[in-house]
Amino acid sequence: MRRPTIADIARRAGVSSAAVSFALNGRPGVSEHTRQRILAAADALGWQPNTAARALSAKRAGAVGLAVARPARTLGVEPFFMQLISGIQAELSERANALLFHLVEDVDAEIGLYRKWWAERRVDGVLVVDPRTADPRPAALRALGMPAVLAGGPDPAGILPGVWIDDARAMARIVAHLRELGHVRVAHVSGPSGLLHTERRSAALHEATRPGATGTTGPTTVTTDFSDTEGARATRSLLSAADRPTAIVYDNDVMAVAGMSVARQAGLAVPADVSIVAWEDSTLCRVTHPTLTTLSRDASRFGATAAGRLLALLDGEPPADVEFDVPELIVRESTAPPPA
Amino acid sequence: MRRPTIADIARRAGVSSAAVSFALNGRPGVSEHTRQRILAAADALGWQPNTAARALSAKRAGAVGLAVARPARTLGVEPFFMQLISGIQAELSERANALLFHLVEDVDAEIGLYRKWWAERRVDGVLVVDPRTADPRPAALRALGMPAVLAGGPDPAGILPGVWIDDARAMARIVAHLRELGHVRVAHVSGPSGLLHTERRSAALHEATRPGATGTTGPTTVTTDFSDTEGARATRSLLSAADRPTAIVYDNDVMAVAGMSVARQAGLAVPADVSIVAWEDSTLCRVTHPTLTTLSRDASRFGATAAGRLLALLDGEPPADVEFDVPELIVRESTAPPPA
DNA sequence: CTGTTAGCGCCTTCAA
DNA sequence: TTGAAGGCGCTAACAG
Repeated sequence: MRRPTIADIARRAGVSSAAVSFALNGRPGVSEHTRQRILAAADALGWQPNTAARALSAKRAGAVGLAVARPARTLGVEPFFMQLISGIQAELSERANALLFHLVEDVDAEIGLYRKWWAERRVDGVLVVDPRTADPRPAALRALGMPAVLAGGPDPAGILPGVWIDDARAMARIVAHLRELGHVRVAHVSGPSGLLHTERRSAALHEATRPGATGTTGPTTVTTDFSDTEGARATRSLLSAADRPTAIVYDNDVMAVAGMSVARQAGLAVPADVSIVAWEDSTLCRVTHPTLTTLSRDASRFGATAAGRLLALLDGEPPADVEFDVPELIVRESTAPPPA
Repeated sequence: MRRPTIADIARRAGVSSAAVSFALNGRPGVSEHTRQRILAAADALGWQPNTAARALSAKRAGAVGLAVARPARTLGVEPFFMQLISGIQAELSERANALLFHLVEDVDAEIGLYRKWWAERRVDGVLVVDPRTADPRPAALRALGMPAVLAGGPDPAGILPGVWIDDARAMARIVAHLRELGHVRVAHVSGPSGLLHTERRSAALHEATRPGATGTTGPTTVTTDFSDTEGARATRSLLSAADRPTAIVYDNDVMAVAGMSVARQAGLAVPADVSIVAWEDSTLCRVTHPTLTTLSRDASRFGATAAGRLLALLDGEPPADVEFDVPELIVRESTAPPPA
């Protein structure tokens, strides 16, 4: 049997197809009585809208895109993205929108994909993640006229509306915890220097620990590519310095674990000799010994909010930024007072 | 400026829109000369097909779906899925297809989503992962008449075509390695009993190590939910038994890491007292001490093949199963001869 | 308040 | 080989 169409419903209910369309979309133009009759007919036939037809007519794909330019390896090892996606989907599903997800090589490929998606009208807009310094994406999206929301920070270019977590205050919270314990020399093993959130964290650490002001010495930031290998290398160089830090803050969990191994190999105990903090709570942080003190963000809610902002934008609402509360610091076993 | 349409190209090239359609789709009906002229015009205008219009007309969405019923937490911690997706996308992109990705609560929700996707004609078919015992999905998909490929095993119901890796022979390979080292008592910390690939592994281990036949004693399999917590619990119970195993095979990396911690806490050295093998190579397996001996699969190629089979199915090719080669065993530091 | 009508952009018959 | 015409299923203008 053929899939029922609006024309079928119209025939069954004895009205025009336009009336059916109105009734189905809950808009004025039909009396309550006929609306009920139409809905009953649609229900009896098991009608479902054909997205292609709706998209063609309404000039709206009913889908949004998410392209991610990170190596699959890095992505898979972090729970952040999956939870982000989970949150995005919860929000999208509620409004009958689908998510097109795509892994890309780099930002250029990402822009190329946006161009393609937009030209084909595959999506109505996109969620942009991992904002960078000198990020070409906002300008490219504006040039395309493609609706977008930046998830992960305010747009420095002021083009795209953003949704973000306050990294600066999160870092301040970590520093406060370490200072309470008595730490003076705090180091930071960060992600690539091109990523905005990483830059913000470094800047915040430098601000919070500037010499004199707070009783801590100026910190050292070592940048990495987020991998365990570079996390280990960075830790090795930090710990072998003359004035080695008594606490190290890592920009993700994998590097924190790798760093902890390096410390142990170097004959240092965690947290007795060196304290460790990971930025991102995950299973990984709880299976290690000692368990890791981490910063915990609600990635799911973050994703839902970003998706919600994008849908609002598509509905014609004015662009607006949303800043989240400062994430929680989960204190576990990897932080303790520094050695005397 | 308006997005160019076929009518625009036709006007520019001075031909009919039908001629343009023929030229663009590389089918007979236009002379080579006009075809070139048309292609040049399309190029000059930067024309791209509108997917909604094409989908409506061709009755084909140009998209396939992937719904995953695993907790986000479990997903995110394993690199397998991201690489799988990466492979799927590479194959789909090549043929101008998009991927709709969706996380669902359970198999029932998954079937509900298939029903919805199919009713809306959102996708042309789906990739089904994590086949289970008494899996309701193949029958549900057949009832819907929805094209699908099962990624992760042959369909026991014989309904869906499948793409899979030979778990039985992979397990045999692990057992061979352990036997060479001299292990006699091998235990298995598996995933949930409902998952087919987990069942296959357990069965293979039991087969390979049945008493007498191979010089090993009958193995013990403990099922878990894949989490680190249950992996730890299972390890604790295995190691505290009177006849404790000298080697343990884990169904993923997280549990192997958790198990290693438990062994250490129990005063056992890895691999001196107990050897450990993880099923899945990931960063996690290389940052631990000792590094983990793992089974390595090519998830990306696996995904690409599955996607390729689905597209072939959509093109009307007959369903066909594809079995992969046995995955490689990467021997690292966590396996050694058992204690004397 | 209702129903008719004409597209949305593409593909594909049919005649010419 | 080409052009005209119609339909895919839905929505949004119109008139009635």
